[in-house]
Amino acid sequence: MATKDILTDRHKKIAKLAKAMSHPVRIYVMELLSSQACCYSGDLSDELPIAKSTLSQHLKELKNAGLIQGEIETPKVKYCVNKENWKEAKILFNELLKD
Amino acid sequence: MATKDILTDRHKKIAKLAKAMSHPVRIYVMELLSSQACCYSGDLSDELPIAKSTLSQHLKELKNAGLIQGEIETPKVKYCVNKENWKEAKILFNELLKD
DNA sequence: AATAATGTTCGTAATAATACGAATAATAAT
DNA sequence: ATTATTATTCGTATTATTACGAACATTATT
Repeated sequence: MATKDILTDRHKKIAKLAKAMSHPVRIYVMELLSSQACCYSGDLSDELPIAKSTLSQHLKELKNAGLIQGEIETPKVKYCVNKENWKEAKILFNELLKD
Repeated sequence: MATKDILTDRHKKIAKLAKAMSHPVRIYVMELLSSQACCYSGDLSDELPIAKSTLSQHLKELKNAGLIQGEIETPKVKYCVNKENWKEAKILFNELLKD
């Protein structure tokens, strides 16, 4: 057993992104938001077979991971991808998955 | 709230792969195995700051997700990437992360 | 037959993730 | 002021994850 610094911030960052994407609902959301434009929480709620409160939790996790951002358009909330971080995720995963 | 089939097997498959990669130790292992060749459990254990039993659990998870495979070379165990599934992971993530 | 080398499995504890409905907050419409 | 709309947060229960050391299994070596 060795020192802790063999696990770099980079490893941790990728793991954190992977964790944010480790649920089918969150994959669905990211796929939707990255392919198209933004969408409202309510639209997602109509489509997905989970309670609204559960959806909120999933959106919160994606927000905490920096992958999406919510904009209030009272009384709705419009969610969009965080383009900068999504781009970084691309780069990190492309490196990991290269060849 | 809608039917369940909006969440496809594809969403579930990607989520499962992401989950397998949702820990820094497992990112480290995949990075090592995908870049180079195979390696022995003991070598990883020497490098990583976790108990051997914990490492075994992580390797088991990667195995269950189909990302690696273990080959017994008594008394050691040699781990390699499962090239086919790793390739599929690449494709799925590239699609998700495209552009 | 004992001992050594290498990993996994078992038992267990602590923490995190997932899900739900009820309660709350904020604003708009009546 | 009340009611309606939309979404989040709270409280809670269930299950999963992560981690460790001890015990076990397997094969080589003495």
